[in-house]
Amino acid sequence: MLLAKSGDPRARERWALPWDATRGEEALADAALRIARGVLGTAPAALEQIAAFGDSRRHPGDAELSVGYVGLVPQDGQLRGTQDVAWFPLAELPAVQPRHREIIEAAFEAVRLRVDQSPLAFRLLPPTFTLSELQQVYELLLGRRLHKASFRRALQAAFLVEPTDEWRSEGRGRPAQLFRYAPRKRRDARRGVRFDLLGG
Amino acid sequence: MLLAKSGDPRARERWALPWDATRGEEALADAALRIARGVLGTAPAALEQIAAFGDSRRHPGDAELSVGYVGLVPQDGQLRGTQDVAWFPLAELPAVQPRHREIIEAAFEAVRLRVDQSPLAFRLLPPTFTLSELQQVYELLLGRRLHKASFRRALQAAFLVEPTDEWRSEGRGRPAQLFRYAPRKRRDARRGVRFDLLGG
DNA sequence: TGACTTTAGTGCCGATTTGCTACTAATTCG
DNA sequence: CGAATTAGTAGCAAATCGGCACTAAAGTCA
Repeated sequence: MLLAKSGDPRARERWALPWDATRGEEALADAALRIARGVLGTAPAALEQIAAFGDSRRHPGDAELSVGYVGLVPQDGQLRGTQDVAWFPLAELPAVQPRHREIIEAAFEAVRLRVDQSPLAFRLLPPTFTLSELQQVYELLLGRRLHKASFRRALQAAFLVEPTDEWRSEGRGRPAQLFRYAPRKRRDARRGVRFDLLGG
Repeated sequence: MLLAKSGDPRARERWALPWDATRGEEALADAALRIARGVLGTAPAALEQIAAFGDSRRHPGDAELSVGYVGLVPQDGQLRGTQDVAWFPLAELPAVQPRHREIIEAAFEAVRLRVDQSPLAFRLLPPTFTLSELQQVYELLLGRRLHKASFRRALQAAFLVEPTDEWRSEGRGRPAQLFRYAPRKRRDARRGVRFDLLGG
């Protein structure tokens, strides 16, 4: 999780989500991209809206209404040195404003929900990748382990990737074939109802 | 879909989504509930945020930023006669502002996505209901037919409803047993990855 | 009254999907 | 060379799914 030093020196919490107001007629997505570029130095691999947060009981910073966006980047690469921003492991998140805490939690929930609606995982990978890398990204985004054989079977049935004729040898072990994201068909995908993930 | 006569007489589109600005420190959800109550005369059975819409290329009415909410009500009952609001069948929606059109489309998508994350369907039913009624609500919200036996099997496996000892005779045909929403366990629910509904 | 219709609910079967173990394949390390 | 390591697959048992067909209980109508 990328956080920035809070701009307001009176704030008790030193760290906060990077944020800014929209400028003029700027669209929300454009503002989110501008803010992300400002802290990353480059555009994120994915950028999606989470929701609007406007509960006045929580400290809104300066804003009455906040619209949260999640960005994803492949790794914690170099940041703009000029800014006071830093990556934090999930287990060591510092205290942030209540509203920012709420946005962060909603962000992780949104990612887990959208992983299989939108090709988030593929945007985090280079144009060609091994199936093990793809599976690792899915496991990271979903927060749980997946079974190798089932993962590959489902992937093959969905016609999402196609093999290249290149192989990559990553240190020890058998070299892995490189694949590329090339969605072909569109399976029907309409199954019955999933009562089992009904929560809240 | 419930629409209201556009407040702005200069607008080309006569109909629009019911809307209002937030008042003072009012939370977004409270404002949505207030607006819904205003047009319905009563609170909707469900009310969930869709997203924030702030693309300046679309005509925003008066607002720079709109936060959309979907409300669901069991049937198109009586409305407040004092307001210029009316129900429209989906196939006969009149022209609305571009942003409102976008919100409407996102609303249906959001409902379809959240039907099996949140007990939307049960909120649309009275405390006791037949399984056929429940299935009809699901079919309405999902926009597709479901298989009776599979529906009931999945429902039973999820421990979501419990039978009452009452039966209802609805005109002709065998009387149906009444059930009540009483979620018991929480199944693991962690399946593999669903590549097949990856779109966009 | 008794056949027919209508709706509710269940049994069962074949096809598919899933989770899992165990295997084979290809490479590096020592 | 053999052990270790990673990639990829075969195959199996259990669960799930969609569909058909059946039974059950009511009303309808001659």
